[in-house]
Amino acid sequence: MEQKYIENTKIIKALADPKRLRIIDILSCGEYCACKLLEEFEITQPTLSHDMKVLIDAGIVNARQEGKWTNYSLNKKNLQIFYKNLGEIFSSSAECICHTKISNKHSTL
Amino acid sequence: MEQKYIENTKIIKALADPKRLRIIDILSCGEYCACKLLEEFEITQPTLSHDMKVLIDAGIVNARQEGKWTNYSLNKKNLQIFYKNLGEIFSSSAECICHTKISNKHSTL
DNA sequence: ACTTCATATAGAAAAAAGTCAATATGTTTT
DNA sequence: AAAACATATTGACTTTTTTCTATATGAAGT
Repeated sequence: MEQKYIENTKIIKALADPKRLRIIDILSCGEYCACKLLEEFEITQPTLSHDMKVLIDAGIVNARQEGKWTNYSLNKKNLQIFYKNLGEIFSSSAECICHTKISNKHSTL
Repeated sequence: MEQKYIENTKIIKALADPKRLRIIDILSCGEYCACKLLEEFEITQPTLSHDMKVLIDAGIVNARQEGKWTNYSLNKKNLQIFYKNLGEIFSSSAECICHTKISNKHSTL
């Protein structure tokens, strides 16, 4: 499997959860500490901490320590690259069988 | 959790697999039968069948029966709506705590 | 009608992900 | 230095996802 799909899938997996998707939506508005994010959900603190780690590991969220607080913000650069990649995957261009093979007809025809 | 996140997450989950992401990339080039798609991967036929079902259930792929063949194509309309939704989630607008709450500062300040 | 071919479904096993309670770490306040 | 606070980590449990083998369905060719 091409690296391209594996790398983008890592980000997609991080987004594949309603909580985390909403966290991204919230962070698109600015930087928030864990305590503020936690107020918005009915989950325990360790669960949020785990979710934030998933987003950070995927490279789409940054953490900034400020004393005892951790402030999270979007990694806008990586998110933008990802969004562009996804757009390219959705539109006809790169990876098409037709580019490398002769036809898209059934093998037996 | 707002419906918006749950619905988009359904599509994101469908895309959260390197195989299926590549299938979308391939289908962006046109309609292909299962047999052609299967040639591109090192998976069994039931696995592909299952993956296609996931994509169809998410509403981003259409299946068209042609005799004994099943031809798959992108549901471009739904994919486009999803892509737009994702763009809105990534950019500051709708769901921001700051819109409904007074401040984004720490609760204790 | 029987066989072949393309795809779907069922069921099982294994791997991955989500979530919590308990606890650790590190910072600030007293 | 002790207590309070914010967040991270650990370990366990549950749920979901992935992928396979075996089998079913349904169309096409002989």
